[in-house]
Amino acid sequence: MFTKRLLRDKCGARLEGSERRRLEAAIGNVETLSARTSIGRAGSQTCKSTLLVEGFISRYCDDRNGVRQLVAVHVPGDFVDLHAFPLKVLDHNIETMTTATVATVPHSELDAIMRELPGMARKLWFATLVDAAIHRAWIFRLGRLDAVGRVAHFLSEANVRLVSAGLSDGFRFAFGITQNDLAEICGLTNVHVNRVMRQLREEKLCVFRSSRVEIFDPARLAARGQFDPAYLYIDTASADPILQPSLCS
Amino acid sequence: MFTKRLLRDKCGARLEGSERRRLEAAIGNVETLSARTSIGRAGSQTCKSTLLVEGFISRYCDDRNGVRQLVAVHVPGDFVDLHAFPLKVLDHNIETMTTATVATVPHSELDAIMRELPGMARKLWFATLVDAAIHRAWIFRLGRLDAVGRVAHFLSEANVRLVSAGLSDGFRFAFGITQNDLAEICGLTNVHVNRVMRQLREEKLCVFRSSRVEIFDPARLAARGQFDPAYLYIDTASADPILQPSLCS
DNA sequence: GATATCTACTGACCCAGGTTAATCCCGCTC
DNA sequence: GAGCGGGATTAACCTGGGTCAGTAGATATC
Repeated sequence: MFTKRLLRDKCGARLEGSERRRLEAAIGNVETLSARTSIGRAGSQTCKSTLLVEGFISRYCDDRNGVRQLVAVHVPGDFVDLHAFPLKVLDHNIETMTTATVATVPHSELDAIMRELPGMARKLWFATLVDAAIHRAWIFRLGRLDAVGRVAHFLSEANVRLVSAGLSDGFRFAFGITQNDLAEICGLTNVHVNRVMRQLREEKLCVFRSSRVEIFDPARLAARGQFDPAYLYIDTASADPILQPSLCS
Repeated sequence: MFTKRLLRDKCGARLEGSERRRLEAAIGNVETLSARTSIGRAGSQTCKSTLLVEGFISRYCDDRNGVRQLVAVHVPGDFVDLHAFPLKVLDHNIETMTTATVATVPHSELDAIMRELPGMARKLWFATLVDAAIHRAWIFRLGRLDAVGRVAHFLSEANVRLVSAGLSDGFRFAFGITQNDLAEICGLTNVHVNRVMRQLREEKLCVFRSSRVEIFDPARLAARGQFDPAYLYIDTASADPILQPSLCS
């Protein structure tokens, strides 16, 4: 069941059994890639999309000097480049951040699915729009938060998304990324991310050691990053109870 | 013809005559709103989407202190909140920036259109994904460019989008926004935007006076902002010839 | 067990952009 | 034509985060 996490707990867009089975049948192949493997390049055409089963994948743009800005981080259950199905051409690069297991779905199969199952078009569209909502949150984070706020916001987001994926208990999760990755996510330097992590540690908000994040006080961390999970469109009414206590305040 | 600019020049997603007529028929009402009129609030449900006919509209998030970060600026021809059709709930606010003429399309009509015209689902989906691609460019801009670069990048983007809408000749366009708006777009303060505008003026790159932008050297301005229009998915092969000279370099 | 590599971590210094507080300018209203 | 209000503009000052130049620790390789 490679699609078991896809659209899980998403407001009004959960997959029906038949839809899930059809999508499973559409999977071309499944493979495990090592960390830092390129999956797609800006400007390239694509004829298939990638479903992330295990591990983490980034999407990023390079500036003129090769300095990287991540525009998205994907967690298991995400349909990483579903947007390439309508767009056809990529406007950014895609790369595994860790060892990752991915399932690929040919666009021809997606065409067929959209013809066969009328409800799927809306649900797949929905999935890409949640990514867009996350983009907006990232714009807010970069435009209006200071360094500590940015890191706090991102770690809060990662925590909620991983709870929904069943990969965080709400306080700790495995996250095989480096401080340098965090810098490329938050528009900072790795040196300053290190200062920020020390501060978060000293304020007893969270620690990030040997690829594991531990959040001591999710509500305070969320407040520090002005994080409100509404943009993730997770249906808290039926989602994992760990998401119930408001992280928004 | 309220939809005449919708998806104009977009790579492989242009509307056919019949599709355009059907969409025109779906328009519920058309009205002209004054500047700074709210169109939608974060958290609210919507049952219709707004097509921008004339003027400019912003989408924004407020931080805890009420400081605003714009996440999108819409130009005539944009389907401003089409994403609200699948998402149903807004994760941000929408407001006119200038006097604006808008046409609203009920979601029930969009449902009908998707049933009647099978090709439309893909094209509407495409339109929302171009917005997402623009979000990604904004993330890059905020994360990796300095103040002058951010403003140069945004003005280059605005220029190309307005050329495609037939509202810029490639060098000058009416843009009824303030330096404060520019600050809220670029994650800066209005004071610093003013310093940036002076610098752009002194470097003979562009001026912004009484609601008009004049770009003296689009290529140099684009280079200063590391702007590459690929993410706008404008089909340069058939678009307005003004877009032909590469702005990307 | 020596070496290389990667990531975490730190201090010293500096500058881009924020903050504060004015002034200026222009179009509006009465 | 005086007064007003919103935007543009500027100067003086300060600080958050970048830059540079390291050290330290943990793994992997031979």
